[in-house]
Amino acid sequence: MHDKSVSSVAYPVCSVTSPSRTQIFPIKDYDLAATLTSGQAFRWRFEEQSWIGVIGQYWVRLRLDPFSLTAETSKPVRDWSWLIHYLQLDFDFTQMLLTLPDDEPIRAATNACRGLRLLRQDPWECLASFILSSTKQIVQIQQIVELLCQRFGQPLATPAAFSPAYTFPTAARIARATETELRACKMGFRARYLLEVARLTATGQFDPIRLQQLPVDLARHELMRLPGVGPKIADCVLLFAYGFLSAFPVDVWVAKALRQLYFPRRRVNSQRIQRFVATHFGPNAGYAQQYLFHYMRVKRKLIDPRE
DNA sequence: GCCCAGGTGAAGC
DNA sequence: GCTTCACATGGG
Repeated sequence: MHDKSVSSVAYPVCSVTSPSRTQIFPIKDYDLAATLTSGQAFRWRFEEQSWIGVIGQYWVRLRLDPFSLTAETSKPVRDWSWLIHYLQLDFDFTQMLLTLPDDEPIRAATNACRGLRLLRQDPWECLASFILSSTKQIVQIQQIVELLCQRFGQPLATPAAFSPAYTFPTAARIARATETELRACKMGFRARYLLEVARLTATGQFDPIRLQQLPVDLARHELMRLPGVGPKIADCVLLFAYGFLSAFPVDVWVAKALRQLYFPRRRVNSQRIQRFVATHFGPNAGYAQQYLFHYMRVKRKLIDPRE
């Protein structure tokens, strides 16, 4: 049902054009469905043969064709670099694949979802979303984020016949909300963490922009000082927003993948697992992680087709 | 009812 | 140090 990856010419293309509501990008090995549903971003939905979402201040509709990606916005755009950046269209994907370990689990995982990419999201949105993610299923995270945007985001213009859309709320806006209002978005105990981090961000005590300039370990340390942010959520933000491709978030799925695929019939503690991921997967370990995560979920659906 | 979900923080050894 | 538990909420 979803589009699969396609092949086409290579980048770069010019990102600045005369203002237009649609733009066509040549793409190669890009599985849009896998990328937008693999638990990196939580605001995309498939409708009318296309993917609809919000990136920053833009309502966006994406359609994958055999040789290209067509993007449509609700207002004219001159400079499309924000979309190229978000989708990482200028990333050398082929070169990256060569750096992953040449072992059976990675071969199986990359074959199962060839064309799965890592996005480059807004740090605040990514941080806030993953604070809401703990012990929640992806479907539920999507629901919570949707409610949060409807209630605290800014309405965006959408083309006729499309439902209303909202920006992701700023830290300042969430900081002005009450914990009760946030809990009404069904986020439960996570409301206290989100509110506190929003306040720290709105007052400048935490500066998401500054982290981009830091080495990955310092950036991780800064993130983990925030309430509700441990090693897993910190690594998600490092990987999905800041583009630290060595970050390797280990959640229940990835832990299961590592144990099953690399240590079958052996009892290994989490420290051993940590040592393994730190040394085995190389400079683009985060990509390996995303493939393993998606692979486990796809495999689960084949065996047990729920959801 | 029971178990689990892209975890974290605090309390207990 | 490591292990155990509470924390909201909804789907299967």
